[in-house]
Amino acid sequence: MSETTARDYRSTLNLPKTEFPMRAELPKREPARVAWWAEHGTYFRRLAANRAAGGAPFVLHDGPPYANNDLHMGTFLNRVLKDALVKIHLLDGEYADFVPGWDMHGLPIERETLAHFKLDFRAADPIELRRACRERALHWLDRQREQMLRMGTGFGRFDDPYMTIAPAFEATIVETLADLAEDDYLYKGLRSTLWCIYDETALAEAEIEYKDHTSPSIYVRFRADDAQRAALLERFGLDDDGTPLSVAIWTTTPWTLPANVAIAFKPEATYGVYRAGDEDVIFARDLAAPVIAQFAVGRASLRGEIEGSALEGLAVRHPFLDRDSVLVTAEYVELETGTGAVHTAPGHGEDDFETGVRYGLPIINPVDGAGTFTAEAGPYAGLQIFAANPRIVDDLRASGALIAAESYDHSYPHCWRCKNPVVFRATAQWFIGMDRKQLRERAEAAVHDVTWHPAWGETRMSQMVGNHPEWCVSRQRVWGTPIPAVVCTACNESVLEPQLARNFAQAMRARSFDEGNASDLWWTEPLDAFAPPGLTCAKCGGTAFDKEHNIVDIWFESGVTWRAVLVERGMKFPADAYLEGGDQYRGWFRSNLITSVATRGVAPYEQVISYGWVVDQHGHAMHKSAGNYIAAEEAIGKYGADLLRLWAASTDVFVGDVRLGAQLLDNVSNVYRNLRNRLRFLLGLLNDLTPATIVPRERMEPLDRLALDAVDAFAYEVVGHYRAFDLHAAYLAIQRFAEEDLSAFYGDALKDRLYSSAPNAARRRSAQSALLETFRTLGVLLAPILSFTAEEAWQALPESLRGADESVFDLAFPRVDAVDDDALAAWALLKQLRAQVAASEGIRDFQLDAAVEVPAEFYPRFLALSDGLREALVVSSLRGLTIAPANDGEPPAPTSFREPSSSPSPRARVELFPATGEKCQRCWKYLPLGTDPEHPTLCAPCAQIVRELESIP
RNA sequence: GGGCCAUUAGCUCAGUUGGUUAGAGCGCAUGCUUGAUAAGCAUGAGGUCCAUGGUUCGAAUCCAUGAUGGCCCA
Repeated sequence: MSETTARDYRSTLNLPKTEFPMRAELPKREPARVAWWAEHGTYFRRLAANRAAGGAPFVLHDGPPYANNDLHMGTFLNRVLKDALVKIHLLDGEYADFVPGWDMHGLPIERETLAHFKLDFRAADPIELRRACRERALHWLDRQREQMLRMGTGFGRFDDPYMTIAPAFEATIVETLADLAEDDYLYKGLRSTLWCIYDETALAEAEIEYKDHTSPSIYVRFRADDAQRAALLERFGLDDDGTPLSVAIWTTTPWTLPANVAIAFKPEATYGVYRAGDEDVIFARDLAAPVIAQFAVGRASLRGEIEGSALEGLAVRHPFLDRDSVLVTAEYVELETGTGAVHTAPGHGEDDFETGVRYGLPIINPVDGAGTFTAEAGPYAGLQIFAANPRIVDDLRASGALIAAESYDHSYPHCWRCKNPVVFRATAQWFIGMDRKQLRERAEAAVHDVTWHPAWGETRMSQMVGNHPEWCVSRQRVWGTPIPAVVCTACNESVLEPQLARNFAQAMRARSFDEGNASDLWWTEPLDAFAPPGLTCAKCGGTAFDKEHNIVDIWFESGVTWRAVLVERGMKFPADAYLEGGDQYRGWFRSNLITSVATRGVAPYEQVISYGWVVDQHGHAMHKSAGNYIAAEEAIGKYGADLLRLWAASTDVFVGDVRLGAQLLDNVSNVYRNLRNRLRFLLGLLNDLTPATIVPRERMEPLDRLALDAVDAFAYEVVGHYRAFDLHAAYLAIQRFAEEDLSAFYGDALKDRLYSSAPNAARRRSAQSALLETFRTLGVLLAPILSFTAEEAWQALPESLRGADESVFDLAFPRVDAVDDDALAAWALLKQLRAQVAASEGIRDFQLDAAVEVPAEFYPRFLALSDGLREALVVSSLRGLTIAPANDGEPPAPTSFREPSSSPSPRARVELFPATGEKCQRCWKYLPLGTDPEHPTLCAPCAQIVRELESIP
């Protein structure tokens, strides 16, 4: 060949061409896609199409986020998982009607509103404050909705979400209360409740945070008077020599001493009378050493011992109030700290309260809602309880009752919003009785009818229901739905009259959303507007009542979403799925279960899916204060929603914690770039295909049909993972297919045919047709995860090839009923043979010729591949295809797509030879050149093609 | 302190009912390609499977205890 006559044939090739850019620039491009989906009504069109086609309903019921802040990465994960689940069922042809919702009442919003408008809730007019709270809640709803849409998670009725402040929702809450009251689940009782003296409200367990707190730690003498001393010593079998005797107690809450009525002993523990200096003191033997160390004299001798149970029924004197403190027993007493003799104030502790009830002790509650001592506290009346602590300690010291005092660091309950320490305080509250009508047992039974993912959710939920105490549903605030109870003016008896509640609910339903808070009616209307005629007090027969002004716990409000949304909107009930973070076992999963079992007898969900907590790169919890917190909006602005969506699929979110950090996102972004380039490659190869030139599958080249069998198996596997909602398994399968099958094998094999054939050659159109199918499959399988990129790629496909499918979400998951195992085995074997060629040292690909030997069962299929076999191996020519000698002792060839054998079948092998021809300057294969004198550097087929191309004007 | 969960290569994860030299992707190193080119392909290095003890012919896998981290509860 002469260099002077060499010409560049590059322009005669069909090289990839596409507008789909290699660089994603996700943060810049994604907002336009969000707008496009909204303008085109993509979700609603598909929803309608699925319904018209008879698709089965699928209901993922949305657990409402709380409308009081910007979204964090935990919420991002929540929305993306829900969105993926909805899209999976939508693409699978189901009527996946998704109604998002918001939790909009409650203390956090009330607090945020007070802070925002600089109001004092004690001074604020309830109606005005509620109007302001509504404004703030709607403000945050709008922000959160915008952020959710930006995440690409807008496939749902975001224009008509459910809101707990909507009139019909509030009515549903009240109606559910009425049902519960009617069935005797709801009652008002005195209860030792967690109480925040700063917010002046009872708190639910869910509103409590445990934090380290420094408390005073004091050891106190409860002295016996003469008669009490004699009785005590008699139990110990000791003589009374007149030495003063006391019981030593330990407490970290001196302010609860005014409410002390008893001292509790562990019944089976041993207690001793110890002589310390010139006094006798009783405490637990097991704690003797640390207790004795508290005494000024520093040592003590044991005079006598007795079991705790033997002390029951005796008494000692209160250290500063004129009453006795009786000695009782309780199993919960521990012998690890203190004295083993536990100060008991039923008004200020849950255990204490139970003990008080058990022994019929007075329940003294000398503290008002703001934490100020009442007259009942004697000398401390008017003092704030925490401020009184040092006063009480000083007084005890002065009166000689104090043994020792120091500081004590421990974990202590705090209010979740104002972060202040909370107290226990006995107050009158409304409860749902977990033990009424065997509600607890029925709820536990319902747990076992539900499918839990992961499976251990069943155990966790079962325990959660089994151990849960009575549910306190009343709150003393204004931003919420009123509990429409009334109190008899004559005898002070409270009652929630179902008919009255229903009348109130009916009045709320008559209001429109735009009229404002429908439940304002409880404040603005006279009681007569709701009270049924002839309402009389069941206790005293009185007929005059006042309204109570408690509101309902927000966990109760979100606890009836199943009714306010699914039932009210005529959707499927129970829902197919609830999907939330693992913290909701105690929250929304449980509250919905209880209200649903109580009023409908069934769990409100068929399946519950929970996922792990988002933690930082190193596995530690994220906190704004720790500096490892990532805001969703910020992360999306930096990486793009799709990259974060891919992150959500790249990790197993359902079992353990979910790590998120910069290094991890770099890792994911590499995977993203790979996937994006596979799509770009396909688009480039498809650019000149038209509907008229598409080759139907049955007329494709055998290699292309085989490739589509592999695509089918790929789709079958991924759709299976999606139906099981295993996003991570789908991610792994997609990644592997795109890498191993598409990029490293099939795409490589087709380059020769696609680039160097005549544009309209049947074999080239066959390959493109197979690639179009591959692209559609890959696109639709990526869509639930990489929604933005899948849509962008779909829009980059020539319009004629998109056909009626305007959006990638108009496509359907491939319907593959069965996988062709024989075809897959052949495909796997072909890949192995190609890998042998690719791994050959030094010379490679077209510089090689090959001879192939395969087991007899593969021979017919390989023979039928004809030139496709040479293409698959990417060699210049195939010198032979022969049957390998039988060898029954060897394992069979792989038969499953999922488990391609990593080592070549021992009965198949490829033998390589240096190619004999010369390198064609157009197709690069090594073949005889120069058959066409005008094109001396080309092989015969290339010369023919070039002639044809040049004959076209 | 209690319940539940997690712990396999630098990172994210596979490892079915315990069974030969523990796998994949990304990253890293080396090479090829320059007609997927701010791409693509190949090869390679890299692991006391959290620790200790036990069951077993044999344990990443089963059991016990502990460590670390997480959620929930007290």
